[in-house]
Order: sequence, then structure tokens, then C-alpha cells
Amino acid sequence: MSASATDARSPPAGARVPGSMAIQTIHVACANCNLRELCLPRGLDPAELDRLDELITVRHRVKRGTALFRVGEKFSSLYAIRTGFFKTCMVTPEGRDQVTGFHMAGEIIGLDGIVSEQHCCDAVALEDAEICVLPFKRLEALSREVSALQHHVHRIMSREIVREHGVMLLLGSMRAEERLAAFLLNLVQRLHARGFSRTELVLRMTREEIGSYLGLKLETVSRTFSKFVEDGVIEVKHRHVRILDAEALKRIVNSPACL
Amino acid sequence: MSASATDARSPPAGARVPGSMAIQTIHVACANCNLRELCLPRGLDPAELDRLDELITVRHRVKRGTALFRVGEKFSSLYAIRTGFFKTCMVTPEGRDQVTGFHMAGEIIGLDGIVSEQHCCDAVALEDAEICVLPFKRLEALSREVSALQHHVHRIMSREIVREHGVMLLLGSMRAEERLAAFLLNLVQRLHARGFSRTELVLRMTREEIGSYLGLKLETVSRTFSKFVEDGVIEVKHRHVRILDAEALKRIVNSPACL
DNA sequence: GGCCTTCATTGACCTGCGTCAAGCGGGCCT
DNA sequence: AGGCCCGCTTGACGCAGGTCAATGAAGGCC
Repeated sequence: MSASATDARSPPAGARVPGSMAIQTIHVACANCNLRELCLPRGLDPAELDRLDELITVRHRVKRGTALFRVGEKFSSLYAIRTGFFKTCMVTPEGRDQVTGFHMAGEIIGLDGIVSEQHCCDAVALEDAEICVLPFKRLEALSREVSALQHHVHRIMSREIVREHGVMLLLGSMRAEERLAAFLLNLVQRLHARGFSRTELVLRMTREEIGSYLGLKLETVSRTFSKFVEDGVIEVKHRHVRILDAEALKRIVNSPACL
Repeated sequence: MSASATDARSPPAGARVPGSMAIQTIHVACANCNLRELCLPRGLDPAELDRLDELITVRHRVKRGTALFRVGEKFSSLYAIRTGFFKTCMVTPEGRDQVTGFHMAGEIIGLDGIVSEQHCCDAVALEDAEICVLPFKRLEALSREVSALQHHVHRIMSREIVREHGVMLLLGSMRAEERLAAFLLNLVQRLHARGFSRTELVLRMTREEIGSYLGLKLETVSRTFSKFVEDGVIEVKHRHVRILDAEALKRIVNSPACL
């Protein structure tokens, strides 16, 4: 069905790559990437996968602590995280900043830049990372021809909107313990979907970054961790966290707080 | 407290069922709609506009207090607000709820439903409203053919992501006065873009709804309004607000808080 | 018009989290 | 190996905003 929509129209200029894959830092085809189940639409047939591969001509490494993009930079591409861990954060004029998300392998970042053609947040690698560059103009062109891809792009954006709804709920109505419990459960669930343990995780971010994301101060994050340890819910050794009682965490999140 | 909180939000059961009394069909072409500059891509030529018009076969009225869609309902369409005012809100299992946005004429709601094919929040009219139904499957099909429309859909979703980033910043790092000042400035700016005064506005939502959106209790919202009135920054009469000193509000938002 | 429900305001008090400060341990650099 | 710095923990204290309660004002409904 995707094919039928494609003919008739003149192909957009530059949709096809002018050859040379020589410049790319890393060479991995989408078809071989072990994230394809997470990152790509399942419905793509091999021919469509090849076309997507042509689109992604650049993959590169981002060193820990460096930015993939920054506020105000011109938007031209989305980025798929192959390995590594990113935070996105906004900086207000007065210097306050706010972590708006943590992003791991298989996730797409850069969506904020589409609307005004420039990025409105920073994306900083919290550990050495590898990313695929998806030139947005060409992604749009291809998704006009491959409806499964088009729908996938829509789903990715919608998922980000829903995720942010969840963060608003957290920031707007939860107390410190609930926020941290929700945060841990969310992280470990996403890691589990990537084949990691569902009880153990290594935090890639500082207490201050967690606090910024959760609308708490770093001291409160630290104290809340200690509280959880005291209660036997988790074990913490620096950035290593082991969840001893996931049910207790879930109960904390769902606690009616008052009443 | 439980009584007042829940009653306020649960409209008469069944009032929202599509096709029932609250919702009636209206006939207005996009080409004649006075919101076309806000709602539609500017780049559309008349022929493309006609095709969009074909897609939007249903326009409805939604009565104040009734829901356009609810959590868990199957997603099939986006909705463009022609007139009226909506809130979107999430409800947690334990009954806490969180207003995630206020939406006015020219804005598109329902984007949350794309990812899982069901809505994950409620959209409730805060005043009698008229909306255009955009069947999403057909919108996708048309935007595969009209690239200006495709890009517009992407921009709308990106804008929503950026808006939510802003709310996260607000919820995560601002104090009560800053939140309310930012809220008022945002509202009046959006109203001004629709031809209304830039100094006067009528709040369509209760103090409790404002509080929910801003992560504050209704008493705090009320007190903060009173504080602003005392300081001569605004005048408040019930839901009528006049901004006397917009600069002061801006200063409050940008205040370095401490230091 | 009068009643009733809902919304808003204000006061008094309480508490969760922020603030400030001190100390400590690990990792990194030379 | 040693030292330094950064990130983390913990304690003491204060305050912004939450909680509880009482009162009043406005709009809908008969």
C-alpha cells in the first residue's frame, strides 16, 4: 500500500544521496543495527530499510560532557541514539536551567527544533555516545513515500508529548519520595526494555541533574535516596542502584499522598 | 474535599458520546474560516485548501463542561478548535489529576492519542466550543501528497513539545509568583495573537484549574492574585483580569529568585 | 425572586523542602 | 603515590506554600 502512493509525483530534489559514504565516522546499516526493533518502524520491508539507510549517511561519536546540539543552533536533523546516554536541558536567560529529559539508546532527540528551525534546548552526552544523523528534510521526503515511516515519525513525536505529560503530572502533583520512586521505576523499565536488569541500574547523571529533572534540590534527592535505603527499598552505592522492593516503589508512586 | 474535587470535573455521564446532544454538525469551509492563518499552513494553494476541506467533513459543537474525548477512548482524529476554550487533563489511578494545558481557538488537540491509538488525557470544554474533526488516517494520507501540510503537522507537534518543555521549566524551577505571572503573560499573548486586548482577559478556568496547571493549590493562586492586586500590577474582578503593569510581570518571571 | 451550589477569598497554623554549612570519599591528574 | 576537586551525604534551621476552616459573592434553576 505504501508503494501505490509513491509514483506520479516528481521526486524531491536531493532525495537521493550523491554517493560518497566515505566521510562517515561509523559504518553500520540500519538493517544490522541491534536497535532496529526499538528505533525503526517494524513494518518496513527490506527495500524500504535500504532507503532509510541511504538517508542516514552520517553516524558519529559524542564524547561525554559535550553537546550534540545547543540552544539557538540551526535545526537540520533529528538524532537517533545508538549507544550512550543524553540529557536535554533548557537554560533560562537568568541562568536557571532545567533538565527536560534523559534519553537512552534507541530514542530520538532533536524534535524540539522542528517548529522554529532552531533548537530550543541543549543535548549533552552523559557518557560517550554514538548517534545517527537523520537529515529532517530528507526524512520528510522519504516519509511521504513510505507511509509506515511517516506514521512512525508521528508516533515518536506523540510519544514525546505523552512522556512530557507524565513529567508534568510528576512535577505538578507529586511529593519528593513519589517523584524519585517514579523516576527510578521509569529508568529501570526503559533499561529492561533494552535487555538490562530490571533490578539494577547505574545512574549516568549527578544528583543535581536528577534534582533538576524532578524539580528538587540535590540535597533532597540525596536524602530521599537515603530514606529509601533505610526502608530497605533500594541499595545505593554511589551511582549504582539496586532495587530490592519494586512493589514498595510502586506503592509509593501510587500513594494517595493525603487521605 | 473529595466531594468538591470530583464533582466539579465529572460531567453528566454520556453527555460526551459522539453524535449525542452536546455535539452538532456545522458547515464552514477552511477557505472561509477566520482562523485559517493560525490553524493552517500558509503555503497551501487554493486547490490544496479544497482537498483539506474535503477531509474535514465534520464540525461539532461541544457544550461547556462536556468532554471532547476522554482517557482510554480510541484515537481516530485530531481536533482543531474553531471557537471556545479547552483544558486537557490527566487523571491518575488514585484520583489526583493534573491539567496539562489550556487550549484556545486555532489550536490542535488530540496529539497525545497517536502513539498508542488511544487518548491518554481528557479534553473538556471550559466554554461552549466548536471544533473541526481531522480524521488522522486521512490527514496522514493527504500530508503524504501535500508537503506543506506534512511539514505543518510536524511543526504543530514540535510546538506542543516545546510548549511542554516550557511548562516543565515553570513547574520545576519557578516560585508561585513567577508561575502565575508567566501564566498570565502567556495567556494574554496568545489572546492578543487572536485579536483580543493585550491587557485584559477573562479567565475561562477556575482557580483550582489554574492551580493544577501551575502545580499550586487554589488558595495559593488566590493569594498570589491578591498580592499582585496589592502591588498594583493587575486588577482582578472575579474572572476578569486587567494587566496594569506588564513590565512588572515580566520582571517577576525573570527575577533571579535568589541572589 | 429566592434558594442552592459552586467558586473565591482570607486567616491561622503546619510541614516538606529549600538553604546553608560542614565533612567525607573516590576518581583523576600530575 | 599523593593531592585536589568534585560529587555526595548529613545536620540545623527557616520559609514558601500546603492544609484546614470560615465566610462571602455569583450564577443557575425553579
